[in-house]
Amino acid sequence: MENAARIFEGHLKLRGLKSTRQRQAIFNAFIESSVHLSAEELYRKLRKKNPGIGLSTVYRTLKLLCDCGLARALQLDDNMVTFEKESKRDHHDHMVCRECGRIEEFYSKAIEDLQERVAKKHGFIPEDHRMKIIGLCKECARRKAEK
Amino acid sequence: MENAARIFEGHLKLRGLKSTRQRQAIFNAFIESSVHLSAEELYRKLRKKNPGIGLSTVYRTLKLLCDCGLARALQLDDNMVTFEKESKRDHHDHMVCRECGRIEEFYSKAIEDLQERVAKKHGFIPEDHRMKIIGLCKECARRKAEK
DNA sequence: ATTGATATTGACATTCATTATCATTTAGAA
DNA sequence: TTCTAAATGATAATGAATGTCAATATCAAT
Repeated sequence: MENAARIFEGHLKLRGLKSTRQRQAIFNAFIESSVHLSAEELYRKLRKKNPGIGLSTVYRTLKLLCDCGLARALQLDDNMVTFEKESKRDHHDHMVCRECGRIEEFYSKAIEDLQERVAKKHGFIPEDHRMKIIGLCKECARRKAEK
Repeated sequence: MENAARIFEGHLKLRGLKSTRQRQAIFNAFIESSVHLSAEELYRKLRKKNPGIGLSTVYRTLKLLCDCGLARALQLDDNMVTFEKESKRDHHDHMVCRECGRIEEFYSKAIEDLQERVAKKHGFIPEDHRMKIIGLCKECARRKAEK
């Protein structure tokens, strides 16, 4: 995704921000990361190669990534924000298993459209949304049924 | 709502929990409260009439109220859980204005049904959900447009 | 009403994610 | 190179939420 790099650099330039070694490292680690991770996790991952990086900077840079639409902050867990890569092309929502914490992604054009419609009915201009379905995943449901 | 009181008392009895003065006070304050409030807000409200009540007990009792379906915990704000009265009869979701924080409630049978359907498609047994639309309310949108 | 086992309470301490502070360093335009 | 504003990271601070625990209250059984 050279594209993401260009978006990030463009965002920095546009706002008069500087392109630093740390921001590049955090950007790269984030882009290469798995789907969902917390600031703390990203921080630990970074420390392996870049010992000198600070947790504050990770938080700050994640905020920047959210600002330019490359990352999205989610409340999947109750006591921690998780971040995920985001692009307008692959928007999705989440369902979370209350037993094992498993996270499943889903997309429904119909739901997206309905949200748009419902917001406008209230005079609201929708810009973003979060949808989370809490329940039991297939495995946990089976395990419960067997018992 | 004598009904709510009965649900609460029934829940306590069912689980071998005791009906205490504090729980009753918190229950009443919550039932009489406005739509959305945090544990802290409920606590402050309670202190006026019941100086001896502890914040821990407010948190604990709110959890009980959630357990028996009388309350619902929401993440409307980024750094605080808010609670609202809930009953199966008037389920709804929320839209939040990112400018003024205004909260609007909405309900869409179609969205509810779709969520059910989408969850099942993934082998998920849906039990609950949270939907939040972030955007601009009518007033803030106008204010922005004028500028 | 008394008792006694057990749940409950509240003051306080603690945890833990996130944010602020601030002296030092760095980027990048001139 | 120089200069200025932004950035950094160690550390402290914040603040919501939870754990601790001795003292207290509830309530079923007597």
